[in-house]
Amino acid sequence: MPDQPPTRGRRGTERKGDVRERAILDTCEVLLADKGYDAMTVGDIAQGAGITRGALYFYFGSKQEVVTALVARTVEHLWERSRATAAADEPRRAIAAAMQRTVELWNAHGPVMRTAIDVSSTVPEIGELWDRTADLFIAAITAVLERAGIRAGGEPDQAAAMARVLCWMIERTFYHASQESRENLQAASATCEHIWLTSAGLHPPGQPA
Amino acid sequence: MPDQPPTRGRRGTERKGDVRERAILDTCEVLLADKGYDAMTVGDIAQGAGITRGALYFYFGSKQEVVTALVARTVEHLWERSRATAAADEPRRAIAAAMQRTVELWNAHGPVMRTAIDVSSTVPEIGELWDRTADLFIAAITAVLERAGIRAGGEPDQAAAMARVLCWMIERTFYHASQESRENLQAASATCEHIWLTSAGLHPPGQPA
DNA sequence: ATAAAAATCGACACCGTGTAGAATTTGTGG
DNA sequence: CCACAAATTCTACACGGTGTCGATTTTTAT
Repeated sequence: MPDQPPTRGRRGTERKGDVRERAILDTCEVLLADKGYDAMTVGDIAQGAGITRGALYFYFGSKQEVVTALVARTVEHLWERSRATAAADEPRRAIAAAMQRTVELWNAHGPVMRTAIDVSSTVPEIGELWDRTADLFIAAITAVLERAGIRAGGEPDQAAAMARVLCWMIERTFYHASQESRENLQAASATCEHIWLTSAGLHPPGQPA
Repeated sequence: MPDQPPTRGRRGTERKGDVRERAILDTCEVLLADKGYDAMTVGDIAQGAGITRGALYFYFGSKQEVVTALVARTVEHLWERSRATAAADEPRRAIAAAMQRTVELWNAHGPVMRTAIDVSSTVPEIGELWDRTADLFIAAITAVLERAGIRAGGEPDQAAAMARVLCWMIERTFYHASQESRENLQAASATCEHIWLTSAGLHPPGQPA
C-alpha cells in the first residue's frame, strides 16, 4: 500500500522517482504531439526521459498506462476549473466562459486531448476518463438549457438529449479545429457557441439584420 | 456458393480471386464488429476467409489496406445515394431524408463506420476517404442552410461554418449512439435533426406548446 | 495439353512489448 | 564511516504480430 513514510517536516515526499515520473509524462506529451500514439514506442519515451525501457517499466506497467496517466493529469486540470463556474453565472455569460476555458485547454494540450479521443475505444481506462469528463460537460449544458426553458419536447429529458448532442458537437469540432490553428479553433468555438445559444432559444446579443 | 460457374457469354471476368477478395472484406467486417481493430490480427482475417496469412498478402499489402478497402466499399455506397437527393427536394423533406439514410447506413455498418473514424488519424488513406465523405455532407448541409437564408452573419461563409459544425455533431452523435442500440440511434437522430432545423431557422413542424 | 498467370503455402527476419533477475544507487541508522 | 534495505536502473530473454521470399500448386486461356 502507498503509505506515507515518516516524512520529516514536509519535504520528504519528493522522491527521485517523482521527478522521473513527471519527466516521463512530459516526454510522452511531446512525443504524442510529434509522432502520434502508435508511432510512439516505449523505447522512445524512455529515451526522451533519459532512462532505458526496463527502467520505465518500473514506473508504468505499459504504454497505455503512461498515456492514461497523462490524460488523467490533463483532464483533472479541467475538472477543478469546471467546479468553479458550475451553474452559478447568468446563462449567456456561463456559456461564454465555459467555451473560453475549453479553448484554452485545447490550445495548451491539443495533442493529448486528441489522443485521448482516438484511443478511448481501445483503452478502457481512458474511455472511462473521457466519458466522465463528457458527463460533466453534459450536465453543465443541461443546466443552462433547462434554465432557458427547454423541457418543451415530449420526453421529460429533452434538455439532456440536446445537451449530449451539443457536447459531442463541441468535442468533435474542437478535435478537428485544434489540428489546424488557434485562429481556426477560436472561430469554430464561436460557431459552436452560436448554435448552442440558438438551440437554447437565447438570441445572440449583437446580431445584425 | 451462389456463383455462376458457366464462363459463357459475359461472365469470364469473375476471377476466383474476386470472390476471395470479397470473402476477406466480409470476414474483416465481422471481425471488426467482433473484436475491434487492434485485437483483430491479419491471421484472424486470413483464417476467417479460409486461407493463410501468406495468401492474404497476395491480395492486400497490409492490414490497413484491407480495412481501407472495406471502408471504401462502405462509404461508396453512400456517395451514390447522396447524389440522388442532392439539393433537389424541399428543405425540411431533404433533411429528414438525409438523416434517415444515414441512420440506415449506421445501422447496417456501424462497426465499419466507427473503425473508420477511429483510425482516420493513423491511416492517412482512410482519413482522406472520410474527409471526402464529410465534405459531401457539409456541402449538402450548407445548401440547405443557405436556402433557409443563413448568410446573416458577418463572414461570407457563415453557412459553411455552421454546416461543418453540424456535420461533426451528427458524426459524433451517431458514433456513440450506434454503439448502444437502434432505438438510441433513432432518438439521437431526431435530436440532431431538431437542432439542425432550429439552426436553420426552420421551426419544427408538429411542435406542441 | 500445355504454358503462362493466378493463387497459395511455409519459413524466415524484424520489431515492439512485457518480464525476470542481477546490479547499482540512494537513504538511513548505528 | 559502514552496513543494510529500499528504490532505481540495467541487460537479456521470450513472445507475438508483421511483412517478405521463393517454392509450389491451382486456374485460366489457347
